[in-house]
Amino acid sequence: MRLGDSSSKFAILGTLSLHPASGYDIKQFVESSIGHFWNESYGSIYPILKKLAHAGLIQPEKGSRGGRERVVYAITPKGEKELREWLVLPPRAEPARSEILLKLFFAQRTPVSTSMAQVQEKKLAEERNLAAYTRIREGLEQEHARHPELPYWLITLSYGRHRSQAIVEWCNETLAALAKLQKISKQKGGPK
Amino acid sequence: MRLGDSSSKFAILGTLSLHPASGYDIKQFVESSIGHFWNESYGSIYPILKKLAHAGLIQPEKGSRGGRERVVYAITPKGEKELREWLVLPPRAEPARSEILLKLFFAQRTPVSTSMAQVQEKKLAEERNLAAYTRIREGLEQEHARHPELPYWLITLSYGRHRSQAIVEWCNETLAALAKLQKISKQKGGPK
DNA sequence: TTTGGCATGTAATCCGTTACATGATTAG
DNA sequence: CTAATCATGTAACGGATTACATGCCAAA
Repeated sequence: MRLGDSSSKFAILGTLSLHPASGYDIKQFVESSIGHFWNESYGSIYPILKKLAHAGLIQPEKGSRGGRERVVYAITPKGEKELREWLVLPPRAEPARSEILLKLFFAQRTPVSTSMAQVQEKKLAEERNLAAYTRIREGLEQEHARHPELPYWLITLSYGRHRSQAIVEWCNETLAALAKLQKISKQKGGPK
Repeated sequence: MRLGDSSSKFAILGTLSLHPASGYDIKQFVESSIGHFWNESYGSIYPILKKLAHAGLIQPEKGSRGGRERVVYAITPKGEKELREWLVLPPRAEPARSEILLKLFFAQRTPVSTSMAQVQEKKLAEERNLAAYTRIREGLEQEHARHPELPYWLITLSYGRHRSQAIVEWCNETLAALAKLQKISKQKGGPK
């Protein structure tokens, strides 16, 4: 049973470093707190939990809530150590793969209106993100005002805000550019 | 020999829709033109080329340049059709996975200076990107001033510019926030 | 009683990178 | 001569998603 250095492992370890949790809890937590820059599926969580326990980095707790099947894990000192060692390593850059940009790059062979629809959809998605970030930030600042980790949480949120804001601006610029293209192609192909 | 709907397939098909090319050429092209938002390795390119040829979406050409081993592929009408069909489909959002944000989120258990170094490195990387985008844009506008695809190329470049610019700003903001944290922790833990 | 959320897990599969293997050609 | 670049390909491996399978409990 090998366990590599995948960052999934550390996302799970990091979550358990905040509070003991079951696989299900971890999934919930990831979605609600770091969901805008990270994701985990049950398909990785449960196998990794087993391996982490096997390696002594986490430990299953006894307290079974209610009688419902439920395994809660807590991080061990050894796990904390490995987590800290990983945290200080230089982060690897994520490989860039943007499907919308790939499509736009080759979009000259498709109707301009299709590209505009794609960009418009992207814009809406990013605006939804922006609204969510604002809500989350307000919630955090009220409920965890003095929490020692708050500054770090706000930092990752702010990343999302900057990024989404920039993409919305790009969408607007791009929609204008595409509209221009559309006008030109209509002049040529349209009614004489 | 199955061939799924992975976007790699269409990145390759798209490249061949611009001009016939060998696997080696494709790799070069991807790096130099869409490298800031896409990447392909030889390990996928060559097997996919075989499968695309097998499916009749591309065709190997005869002209062997120089005598050096070299297989140049050209897209077929059938390939063009499949490409166009894919281009107009709604692009899927890329799953978010940012290792640097993951590390920052849990960074409270590490020295502030480490986080600052990580953010500083990120800032430099994005500034290098910005410089590259400017160079590429100037090159494109000079050498391909009237090329019909130019507007689309500029659109993808502009995305990179907006995004990198926003991240640099976030880096500055974050470095300031971290410096503040550092001052506070020094007051508490430092010399009385 | 039935729906939805809680809860865990496995198997199939896909997709892609890395490392390896090989060799020709060309520029210095 | 020799280093770099051109050029193609495979095998091993790893990492992650998806779909599937299962079943309890609480609330409507």
